Amino acid sequence: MPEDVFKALADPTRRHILDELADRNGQSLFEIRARLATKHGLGMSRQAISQHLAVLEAAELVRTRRQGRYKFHDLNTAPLERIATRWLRTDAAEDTQ
Amino acid sequence: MPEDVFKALADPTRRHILDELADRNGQSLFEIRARLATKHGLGMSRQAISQHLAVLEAAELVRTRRQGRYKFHDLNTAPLERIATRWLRTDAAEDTQ
DNA sequence: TTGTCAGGCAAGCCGTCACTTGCTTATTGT
DNA sequence: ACAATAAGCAAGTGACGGCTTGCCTGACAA
Repeated sequence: MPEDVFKALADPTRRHILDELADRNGQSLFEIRARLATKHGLGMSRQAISQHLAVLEAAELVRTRRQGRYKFHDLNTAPLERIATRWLRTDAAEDTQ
Repeated sequence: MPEDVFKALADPTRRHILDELADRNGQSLFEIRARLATKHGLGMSRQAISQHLAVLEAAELVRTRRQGRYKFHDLNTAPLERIATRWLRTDAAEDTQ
């Protein structure tokens, strides 16, 4: 259910993960963890990032594909296109009773 | 610092408030409370909605104008236009937190 | 003035969330 | 087979967020 998109975007760490995947798609968990540490100064545990990725995957913002013992994560921007346009219908906003 | 936009959008009640303001702009606190109760079945206290409006105002998603003892709330969609396009572009405009 | 109405301030309760720690599973290399 | 690597599962903790309750301020009307 794509109402979790807002909840998924609420955390700054998850937004940084999306930034990293937007920069380079198809990263594994350890790659994301390494890049978050070096480029964003976020020294978090592996499980922390794993849980963040689970939230992003539940919100369908990240798609995963398994390959052996690796699990690669791909950014999916489809849910993002809907959320902003929800309130951007500013045509009849000046309707006072 | 309108990176609180994501946090403001995380709550479903606040999204309903934005829906109401998108439908009819310039409502007061009691008007919003009445419409949330009737149209969304949300029977919340006045302070609850007041705190939600404070969060929305801090995120600059809602602008307010005082008029006597009334305080009218107007929807401001400017912060919304940035959040989706953050990941819809190829190059990363990464900063913020 | 007094009473009522719209809104604000502050403390507290309670659930959710982010993160950790520990253990387990599955895949690959030697 | 064994060890190392990539990831998953689960319980526990600390903090933050949403909502309530109670009291207070300011604005209008009789």
